[in-house]
Amino acid sequence: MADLINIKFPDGKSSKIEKGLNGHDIAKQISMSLSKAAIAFKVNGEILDLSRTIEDDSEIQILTKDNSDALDIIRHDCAHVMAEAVQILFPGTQVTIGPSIENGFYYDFARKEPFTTNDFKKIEKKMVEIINKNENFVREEWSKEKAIKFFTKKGENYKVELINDLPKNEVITIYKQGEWLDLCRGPHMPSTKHIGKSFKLMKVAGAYWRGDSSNIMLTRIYGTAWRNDQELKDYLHQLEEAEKRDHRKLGREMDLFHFQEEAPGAVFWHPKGWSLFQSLINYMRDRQDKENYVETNTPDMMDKSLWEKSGHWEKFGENMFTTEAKEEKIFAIKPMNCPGAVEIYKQGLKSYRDLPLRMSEFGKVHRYEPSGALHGLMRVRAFTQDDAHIFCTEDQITSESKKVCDLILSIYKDFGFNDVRIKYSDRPEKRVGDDEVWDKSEQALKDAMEATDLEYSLNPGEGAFYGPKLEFVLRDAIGRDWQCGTLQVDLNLPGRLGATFVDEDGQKKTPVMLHRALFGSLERFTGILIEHYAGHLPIWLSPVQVVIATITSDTDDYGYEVLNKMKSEKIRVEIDTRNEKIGYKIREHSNLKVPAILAIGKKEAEEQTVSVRRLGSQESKVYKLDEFIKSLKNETLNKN
RNA sequence: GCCGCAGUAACUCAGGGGUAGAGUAAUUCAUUGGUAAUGAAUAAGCCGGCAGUUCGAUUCUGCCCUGUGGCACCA
Repeated sequence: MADLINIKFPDGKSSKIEKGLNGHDIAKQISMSLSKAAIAFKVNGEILDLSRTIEDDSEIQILTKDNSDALDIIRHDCAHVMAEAVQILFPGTQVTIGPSIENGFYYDFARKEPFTTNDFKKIEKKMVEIINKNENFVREEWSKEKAIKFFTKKGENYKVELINDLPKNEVITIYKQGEWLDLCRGPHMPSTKHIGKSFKLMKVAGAYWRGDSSNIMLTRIYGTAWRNDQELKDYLHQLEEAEKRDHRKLGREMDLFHFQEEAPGAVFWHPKGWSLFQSLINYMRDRQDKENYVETNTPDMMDKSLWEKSGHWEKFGENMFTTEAKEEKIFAIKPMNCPGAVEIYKQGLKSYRDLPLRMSEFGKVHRYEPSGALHGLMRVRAFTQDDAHIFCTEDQITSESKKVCDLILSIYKDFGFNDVRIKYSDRPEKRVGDDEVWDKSEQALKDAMEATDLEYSLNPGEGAFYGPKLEFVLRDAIGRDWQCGTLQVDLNLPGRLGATFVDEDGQKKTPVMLHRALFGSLERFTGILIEHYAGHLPIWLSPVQVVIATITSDTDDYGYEVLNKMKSEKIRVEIDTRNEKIGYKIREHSNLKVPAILAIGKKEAEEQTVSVRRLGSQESKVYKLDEFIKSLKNETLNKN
């Protein structure tokens, strides 16, 4: 009689089975339909091919396409099939790596001629052929020597390199589908037909071998794959919706800003965009005032020597703009505001009684970003930070950090960002400052972070050389993550630039400096807001809050009366007296995302009312003019 | 910076070795109207820049610029 082992299922039931059965067998014992639907199984938390056998007591879960883990496997299988298709169609192409990723998969190929999207149809067709052949995914274990020999002979130099880097006695696993095979850790589904046809190749891109820019560039093909056609369709639809929110498109349509060739990576803010930008600054200024910040402003250009002293030149000199006047001095355009802040701090003797000193600056900085990195407002070469530097004692780091965290979350809430997470980075290998102070700063940030009750992740060793940091990542209305705020402890710069304070004991000491930005880059934050709101800015941010649309020219006078009254109440209002029908005006201003359109005709003029149509609503409501102004002002003050 | 793709009217885009096309917007005229497009007419372009091939280049080739999708980078 064969040995029996215990297996336990997720529902808590357990049973005894013969030792050495594989996933297929186990699924079959449960039901035929399950065995047909099974694509893999989870053994003690690890996902394995159904062909793997169970030798010991285990917790087991049979996976079907309905499980959340399934997509990963489908996509990984799809990557293999794509690689086979490519190698059939384009002999001589070498394969490298091809993982599943969020929403899909990719495979990196080495080929003299890069692929183009014109090749996609052919490749997709071949993939369908392979899937229809329903080849089994067969797992084999090879010795390292065998694998190296095989792939060397095949001319797959990248695979050989990968295998060479594996530990000496590592068992190499190979997955075969028909004639084609790949070095792969698995797991895979039983056969190619399980992949189905709900996949699509999306784009080609260059990608460095092993992600290192000093290596050769490979051609990457991205694809997406789903359980069924509906999921694929939904995903493609979601992409289209995201495209409609693109801040570059909306920025043009709403007449907010533009870019042009002469100033790559620098924004031309149009009146409406600048209004939005200023609203954000005013808002932040107001919030910071309440937290006892003082606002400063520092020079845009300072002698190179200051940047050498601060250490920026050595580290980032390559990415700084410089300029020369007729004298010999070289001026650097500031890439950061902090050295300027320290220089202000240094004016006059500071006492411990002056600390913490919270100095803010809406500083415009310039950084020579690599050309390929530029992207609308999201990545520019000239941007404005809502920066602040908090000079404090070591003992104040914790309380100040907590205050920053509270402020940041409260501010994000006002924009409807309720899903925020934190990334915490602690000391890197190369660093300045005593370990004792690092201990203190790291603990301070950690305490502050934990007090927020937010989800956080740790990035060990990823801190700046001068101190640990927190980064705040917010999730927008369609689930995309944006890193915005940052809080960094700086144990370096104040000392480097000679900032001191006189402590209680009469001794001169070096203060600690906290760098913090909440929006981060105003430009980028504006872009994020445009996409987050899909252009439908809340009324307190909207550049034009109200448009008055007259129905006939007879009512222009009353229209202007309304306009002036609203203007005197500081409402951002425009009037449209053009010779157009009211439907046309409604449509146009709706497309421009104006939050409130007031239609004004004879009736309104007679009764001193306005007929208000709010953006997104099909209906209009009639208000007494004064009442409407009052409610509007009220709404503008309430940010949510 | 690297790989791919793109650049034609204000915008969105079609075209293609031989005088440049559409829709929307603009301008003018008529129309004064009640909540997502009133009608007609007119005007509008160094076809991103510089070279080359050609009798002739917006079209083909090369280089550059800018944008774009990725990769790398992001104090």
